[in-house]
Amino acid sequence: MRLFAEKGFDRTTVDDIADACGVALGLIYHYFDSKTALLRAILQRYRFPEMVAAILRRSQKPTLEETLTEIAHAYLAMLYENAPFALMLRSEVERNPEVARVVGVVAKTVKELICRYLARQKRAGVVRKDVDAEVFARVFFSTLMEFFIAQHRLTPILHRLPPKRFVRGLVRLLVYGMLPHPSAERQEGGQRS
Amino acid sequence: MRLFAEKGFDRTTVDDIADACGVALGLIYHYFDSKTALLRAILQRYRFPEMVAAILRRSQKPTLEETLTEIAHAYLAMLYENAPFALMLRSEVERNPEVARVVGVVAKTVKELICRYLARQKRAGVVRKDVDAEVFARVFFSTLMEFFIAQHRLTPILHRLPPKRFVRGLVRLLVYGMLPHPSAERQEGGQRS
Amino acid sequence: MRLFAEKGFDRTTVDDIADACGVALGLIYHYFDSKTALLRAILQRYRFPEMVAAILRRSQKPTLEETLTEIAHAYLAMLYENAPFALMLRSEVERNPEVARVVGVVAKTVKELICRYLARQKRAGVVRKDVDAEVFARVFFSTLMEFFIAQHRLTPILHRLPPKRFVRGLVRLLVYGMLPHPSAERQEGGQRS
Amino acid sequence: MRLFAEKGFDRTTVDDIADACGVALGLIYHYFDSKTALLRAILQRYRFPEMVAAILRRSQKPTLEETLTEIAHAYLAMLYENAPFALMLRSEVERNPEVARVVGVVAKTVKELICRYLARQKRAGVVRKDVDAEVFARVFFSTLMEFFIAQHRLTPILHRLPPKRFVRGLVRLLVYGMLPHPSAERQEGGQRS
DNA sequence: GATGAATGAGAATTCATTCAT
DNA sequence: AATGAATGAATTCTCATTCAT
Repeated sequence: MRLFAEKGFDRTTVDDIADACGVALGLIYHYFDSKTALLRAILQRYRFPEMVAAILRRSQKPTLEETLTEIAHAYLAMLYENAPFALMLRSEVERNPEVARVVGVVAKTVKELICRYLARQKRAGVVRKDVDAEVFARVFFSTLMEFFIAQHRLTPILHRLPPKRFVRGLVRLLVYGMLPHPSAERQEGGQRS
Repeated sequence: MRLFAEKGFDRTTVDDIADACGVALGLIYHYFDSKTALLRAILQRYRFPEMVAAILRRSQKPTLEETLTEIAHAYLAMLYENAPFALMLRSEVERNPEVARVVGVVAKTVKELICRYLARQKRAGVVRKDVDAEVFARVFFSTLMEFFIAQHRLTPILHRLPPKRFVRGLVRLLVYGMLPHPSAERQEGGQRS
Repeated sequence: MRLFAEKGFDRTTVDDIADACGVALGLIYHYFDSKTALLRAILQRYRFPEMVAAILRRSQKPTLEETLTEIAHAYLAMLYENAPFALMLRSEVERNPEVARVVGVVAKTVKELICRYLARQKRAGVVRKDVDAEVFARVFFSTLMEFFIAQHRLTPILHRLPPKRFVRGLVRLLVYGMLPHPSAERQEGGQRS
Repeated sequence: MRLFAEKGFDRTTVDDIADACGVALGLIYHYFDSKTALLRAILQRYRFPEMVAAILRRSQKPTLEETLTEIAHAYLAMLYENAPFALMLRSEVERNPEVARVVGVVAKTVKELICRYLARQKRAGVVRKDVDAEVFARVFFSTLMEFFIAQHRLTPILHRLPPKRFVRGLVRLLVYGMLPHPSAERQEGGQRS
């Protein structure tokens, strides 16, 4: 998994894998039918959608801002903890329909959970009725994913942004928008660059 | 470029390229030193950062919402028009430091232009002082890129979202946030799922 | 034996054999030193030359035609009953000197028995003195073997010939030849295509 | 072709072939898609059925015995001249359906030509009406093929028989049979072992 | 006796690159 | 400028054989 993440599926040889495992090349084929089957097995082992669902279920803080902040941090934490796997997913979506499917399923699960959450908040009058839940889900998660990727792939070209600051900025942006807003004004903090 | 985008750099053979160009294999090496040099040449030809800068310079509408909407559509239009190139960039960032550099430069350019624009809007009192411009830049562009990618890579797993709806939802989210907001209320439209 | 016959020695893996036997791979090597030793053991078990000799000893019908018919049917019956083994022999003669030896011994045994039988018939005036016994032995047995092989390997390219008809045709051909012959005329039956 | 004949398809490596051709391994794949495709190409090049048909067309001697003798010698000559190819055919029929098809086509062609020839001879009263032409075709050609194979594969286990003697014995056997026959008696020569 | 994990020497195939023409 | 034959290192996959348990 680490090798696939670091060098990509194609540039990782079965020999590399065997070396990294400290076993002979042939043994890999005793357990897996092919290099692709090995990737498949890794994918099956990591239950990404379940992890994301668990994060969403757990996060039930009093305010919208606190909840989203918690979800964002939990999501980023999960990405960082499984960095090799997450990077591999991203890198292989392009080439591997199987990987694309896994990622697609995660995205769909996340979207549905978020939509349900937002629907509840709308009924409670916390969130404006005209907010597009589906768009929100995509903005929220894809931005976090991109942030994670950028930290690993585009540094040092793009200077590192502290996760805390990024999450805070993202959540405030999505909660209060950019226009002047009464609730937002009370908050301290702010622009840093 | 199209081949690199479709199959990735590694899985595209020089023979594939020669075939697609209708020339003999050897001729490729008359013009380019290596397969990598060919990729380099493609990267140099497409002046992505310049295209993005041009979009930002041109977009000077009266309101914040209108400006962002215009930028978003122009950016997406550029991605769609150069789809093979954009997809290739994404697919090769992972493996190719050279490609990562190109993407990093685009990201940096974009970030700086947006920061300057937002600074002006803050001074004019249109945008709250505490909005994190750098975070905004990342959220805005990475979301649009992700949207573009998803349309090409994750369909039909993830159902297609009309670009117009996505841009509208994104801009309103970033401008008004999700909390009830006086200016947002006046707008019609809204929740769709 | 069946596997060697079906797929050939090279294309049969020791794993295939273990699977077919319902035992673990390693056990094969508990009983046989190598894959080749296994083939050797199979060869030793089947006493092909003895089987052929037994057929020839038993067959003592009054007329030449009846005797040859009986031998032919007994020989074909033995081939059909041990089809996997017979097919394997044929398939491995090419590659395996050991197998070639076995086949060679059968051929020699057969030849000698036939020669002795024909010598007796010549002395009795039943068979013409100028008949070449060695040639006859080869014609007789190689034709029957070819017939057997063709039924298994060249069908449906070559249409199936009923064994009874083939044996009848073969024996009459060898006994009476093709020219008009007083003894042959009395027989009914005959041309079919 | 020679290598396939000597060692069999499986035991001939592409490296062997490249070495024998004095070229680099990779070049083989410049011309042939795979090892199997190479075998296919060889098969297409040798027009075995056509060769056999040509032999049958040419052979039109006055007597049956002379004609068959001529055919037999021409057939054996062709086998000897293309020994590697013929041996390969035999060796690969078992494993390769494609090769089996080629051999099957030859057998069918031969059978049809012989049947037509014998039909004419029957109408002329030269050959008995009850001779089974199809059986004759098989006996005649399969015996010659077996003889050829035995010379190459079963020597020195089986002692070498001179082709002239074998053909003479075979033809006389098929023409006169084994029973005393007026026409046969006039011939000199005869039993030798 | 029995298991199956482990080894490693091949073997087929791919493909970037070179180069004579 | 153009061709495509030629190279050979790299890579995936196979399989007979060994051996600790």
